[in-house]
Order: sequence, then structure tokens, then C-alpha cells
Amino acid sequence: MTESTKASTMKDVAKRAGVSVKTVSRVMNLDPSVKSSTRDAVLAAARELGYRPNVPARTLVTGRSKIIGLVISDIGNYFFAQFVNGVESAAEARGYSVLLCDTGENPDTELRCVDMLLGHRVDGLILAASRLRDDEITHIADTVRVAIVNRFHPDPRVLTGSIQDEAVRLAPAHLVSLGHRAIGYIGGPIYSRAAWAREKGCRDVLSENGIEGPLVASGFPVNIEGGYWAMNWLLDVMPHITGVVCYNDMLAIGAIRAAEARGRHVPERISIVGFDDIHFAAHAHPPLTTVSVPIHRLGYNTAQLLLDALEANDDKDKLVDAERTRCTVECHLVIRGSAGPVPE
Amino acid sequence: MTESTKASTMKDVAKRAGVSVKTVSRVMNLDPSVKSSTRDAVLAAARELGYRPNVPARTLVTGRSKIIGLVISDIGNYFFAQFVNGVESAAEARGYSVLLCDTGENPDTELRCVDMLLGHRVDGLILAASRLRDDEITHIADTVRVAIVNRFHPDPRVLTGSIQDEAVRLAPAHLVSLGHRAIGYIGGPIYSRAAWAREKGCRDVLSENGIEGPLVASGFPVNIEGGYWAMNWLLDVMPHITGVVCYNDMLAIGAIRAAEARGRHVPERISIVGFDDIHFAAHAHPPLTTVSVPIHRLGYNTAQLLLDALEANDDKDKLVDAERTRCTVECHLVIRGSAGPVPE
DNA sequence: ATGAAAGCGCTAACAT
DNA sequence: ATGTTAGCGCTTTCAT
Repeated sequence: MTESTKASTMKDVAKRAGVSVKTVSRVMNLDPSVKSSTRDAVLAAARELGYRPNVPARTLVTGRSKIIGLVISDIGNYFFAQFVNGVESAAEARGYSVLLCDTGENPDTELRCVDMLLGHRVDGLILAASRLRDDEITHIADTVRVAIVNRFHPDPRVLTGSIQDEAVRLAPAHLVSLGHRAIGYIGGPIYSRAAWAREKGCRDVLSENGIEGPLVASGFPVNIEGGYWAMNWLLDVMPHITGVVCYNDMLAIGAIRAAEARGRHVPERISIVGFDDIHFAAHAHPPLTTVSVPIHRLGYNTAQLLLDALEANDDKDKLVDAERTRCTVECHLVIRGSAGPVPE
Repeated sequence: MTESTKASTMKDVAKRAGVSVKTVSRVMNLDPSVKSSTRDAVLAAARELGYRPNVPARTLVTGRSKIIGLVISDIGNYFFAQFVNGVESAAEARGYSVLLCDTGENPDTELRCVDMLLGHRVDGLILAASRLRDDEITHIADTVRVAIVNRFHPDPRVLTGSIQDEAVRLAPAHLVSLGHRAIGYIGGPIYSRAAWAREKGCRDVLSENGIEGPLVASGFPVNIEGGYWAMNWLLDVMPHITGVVCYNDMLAIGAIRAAEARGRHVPERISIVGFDDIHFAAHAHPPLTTVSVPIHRLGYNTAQLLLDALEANDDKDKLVDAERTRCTVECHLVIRGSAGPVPE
């Protein structure tokens, strides 16, 4: 079978190059103190033997795995696909690998994932859509550096990557400025803090403008179908609504379909706005008015924040800058075709 | 900082439970030969100390990391998001973790990714959209079990997960049956074997029906924008085409937009079919007629094929069934609204 | 500039 | 049913 020949080790390389194991180690770690002739000999021997450093072995002794764990809730959600990509890029650029886990929105699975990742001795952890309680996260932070996304946590050791706070106000404010006063809201995952923040943003904007509501549809699956059902529910309960804010674009796309199916043309007879500006948003029909989030950058920056902290931790000099515990990406409203002035 | 207390080891647990290290090891590995009272004592001690087995250490001695490496070319492509999800599920279910790499379509990056994964001593490798040459893959197979996707490789050690061969004929056959005879094709990634197979499928179907073509637009980015540009090119070169087969749904969605922008209504004045049936296909406008691929299952089955091979390799009894070197998922045409009878 | 020895946390092969 | 010894491949002292 494939492993006919065991992978060669530093010992093999050392023997072949006629040096000690430690010298090989030095070469592999780019120690400048090795004479260039020895280095070349070692490198040659390594190449001939197809030598590849054994990361787990190094991890065992150094305590650093060069792996970061990434926990997401559903890669079927386009948002996470882009986010993962961003994390990946940042990690790759700095010599780290990403161990990925998908919890399927289940908190128990999430805990199991974290456990598994800790077993692998990941150097850091990114919880991209944690459904865990604050104290559970604090507990994790006792063991490993952790970064969370779009969520506030009181523990200063917990790093945070998020959209700017005001972003949650953009969509409802747009609807209000268009004259809408009968507004519905289609909510996100029940235990998600991000979902809670967006719903609050909507509520705040309305109340500041003396508008009642919004009528909230929540508990629906956070995908296109869920948006379809939620919109139908909204229209059943409150047929005269003229504007709907959605937790994300997937829901908004489903909502548009439901509205159209009931003859409420978008945007003439009802306005719908999304959130995230996923790739397909521009190609929905009508093209979606939504809040653009630089998702890839959010993933990239969050990973970088984590990596910075890890390295600051190694170099005692490079102390963790107290301010560098949070990063924020800017969002903006993208006006396309799914929201218009209130009818009549 | 976080690692104030070093993680506890088997030795700690052993001391606390008043047993030997080996007994702790046995308990952790579910060895049935330990008395249940000792097992309980060990488990209690482990819990109290917050003990978590050190996977890298185990890897070092067993030579098995319980990690599989997954190399994809672009997670921004919705296809891969779903595929990764499938692989993840299968791995999780069998106690494996997934180390993910994105090559961004770059063969050099791909090689670097593989190298890194081998450094981590992954037990197996899935190359989901390899741009590598056959001999490069053979070389990798010398070191580790590898599975490839939608691509044929002569080496019997290389496992394969793919769509059924006939799937590539479905879309062009549909167009032909609708009466189309002036057909265009929008191609996928240049170095992709899957892309090559689909193009050939189209060519074959046409020639079997005595039809010339197709006119091929290739070299465009494989995303919505690329589809848009490709369609414009097709329409410039051959304005009288009535049907277009696309490498995938992303391209098809872009193609539809381009056609509509030029007043060629879909499907009345031009028919467009996609491939994959990604989630958004049904929600495009018009809803996309496409070839439905059970992507999640493809990922799941491919991972399972790999895992089976790995375990058969461990248990010498359970020899690798010679037939179990390939798995195939069935695809079918989904007729929606983007293809219709030829105009006039 | 290079090497020898110890040990990271775990399991395999033998004890007992 | 449980313990002992050795060693996986590497890095870290500490020598030379």
C-alpha cells in the first residue's frame, strides 16, 4: 500500500548529511548560526530523502501547533463560506492552518467541536457564530486564545471581530426615510447575539421615529425557504405592512418570492431589505437593496487579530496592545431594486 | 494570560487516580479490560483536572493523526461550500477532523497546501478540484491515501468520487430535444478535468445529433460576472445561437443577465442551462433549468470512501475491496424556466 | 559553529 | 486487570 516507506526523519537527514540531529533542526528553523556549507548539505540531504518536518512532533515539544480552530454554524450559509475564506487567507499568509468545524447551529455540537479542537492543541480559536453562553466562552478563554464574531463579551481576553455597531440601523433607517411606517422584521437564529443586535437596531430606529413595531417573524429557518414562510406569516398577520427588514439576504430573497407569489410586487407594493450583500444579492430579482458587509475582510481581520495576540504572547516584548482586542469592519447601504417609496 | 496553568497530562490524572499512566491510557481508549471501578476513578480524576488527550502526542506514536486534509480551489464557489459540508459531516461522524485549504485555483499554492498537510501527517487527502498533473498526484499517492473528485486517474491507489458519467450529457441533450441546433457552451476553469469532461459531453451530444459546434466561450472567470462576459462574447460572435450550455450555475446566472440585458429574453428568445443546482438556482430569474448534483452527498461519499480505505488499511482483515475505489452520485435534469423550445 | 542528552505526552510490547 | 520500559520525532538545555 501507500506507506511502503516510512517518512524520513531528522535522524535520517542528519546521518545522510553527516551532521547531528540538532544541526538539521537548526537548518529547518532557519537558525542563522549554521555555516552555509553545512546548511546546503543538510538541505540537499533533506531534498533527496523527501524529508518533511513532522508538525505533531514539534507541537509536542513546543506546545504550538500552528493551527487555529474555526467554528462556524453552517457553511451552507453563503456568509460563512466567504468568512472562512477570509480566515484561511490570513492564516495561510502567516504559516498557520485552519481546522474547520461546522456545528449545524447546535450548541452541544459546538461544545464538542471546541473540545476536539483543544485536543488538537490549536493555538487559537475563532467562534464565528457561537451559540454558547458567556460563561462557557469565558471558560474556553481560560484554556486558549479565543476570538468571537459579531458579539460582545465582557472578558477582555476574548477578542472580537464585528461589523460596526451602526450597521444594524442602516436598513430600517432607509425604509423609514422612504416613508414606511408599517414595518415587519424577519429574524435570524434564535440564540444568535448578532440576530438580537440587528433586531434591536430595527426596533430602536423605529421607536426613535415614533413608529410602532416592528412586527417580528422569528423562529424560521435562516435560509431562502425560511424567508418565504416568514414573509407569508407577516402578510397573514399584518397585510398592510409596506416594508420588511430581514436579518440576512437569504431570508430577504425568500421573502421577495413570497411577496411576489401573493401579488405584492417588490418594490412597488412592498419594500424588502436584506443584510450581508452576499454575491447573489445583486442578482436576485429584483436586485436586493441590502447592507454590504465586507465578509472576507471580517474573516481576515478577525484571524489577524487572533494571530497578533498569539505572537504577542510569544514575544514578551511585543505586549498585547490594550486597544487591539477588537476589530471592526465598515458596512454601508447598497440601494438596488427591492426597496422603494411607500405605496399611494 | 490564558495559559496560566499548563494543560494536565495523563501522568497528572494517573497520580490523582492512584493508577499507572497506562491505565489512564486504556480508559481513554475505551479498553474493555479495565475494571469499571478503576475506570470510574480515572474518569473522575480526569474530569476534575479538566484533562483532554493530547492528539499530537498520540499522533506521534501511532502515526495516525485522525485528520484528513481537504484541498479545494475556491470556497467562494457555492459548490465547494456544500461539498466541504459533506466532507465535514462524514469526518465528524467517524471521529476525524478536517484541515481545510483553499488554493485559489493556483497549482503552486495547491502543491504548497499538500505539502503543509503532509507536514501535519494527515491520514488522508481529498483533492476536490485539483489542477495538478497526473504524475504529481501519483507522487502524492506514494505518501498518503488520496481521493480526487470529478476526475479520472489511472493509478488504482487513487480513490475517486464523481458524478455519474452520463450527467455531462443531460443539459445538451435537453437543448437538442427542444429543437435547438445553434448552441453555445460557456466553459469552466481551464485546467479543470471536470470542465473538460463537461465540454466533451456537450460536443459529443451535438455531433451524435449531426449538429455543428458548440461555439465555446472559455477562459472567463468561473463566477457570475464571468458568465455575463462570456455570454456577451457568444452573442457577439454568433448572434443567432438559441441555446447555451454552461459549465455551472454561477456562469448560467451571469449568462441569463447578459442575455436579458441585450433583449434576448430567457427562455423565449434564448435558452440557458446550468450545472450543479446550487441553492440559488431555483431562485434565479427565470428559475434555472439545470443538472442537479447531490453535492453534499458527493462530499460525504468521497470522504467515506477515503475513511473506509484508511480503516481497511489498519485492519489487515478488512482488505480493501477492489471495487471500492470509486463512488458515484446520480444526477438528474431539473427543468425549470430558463430553457424552452427553439424560437419561431 | 556544532553536538549530546533529556524529555514533551502518549502508546506498544511486554511483563506481572 | 494493571504496571514497566522504551521510544515516536522533535526541540531545549547545556556542552564543546
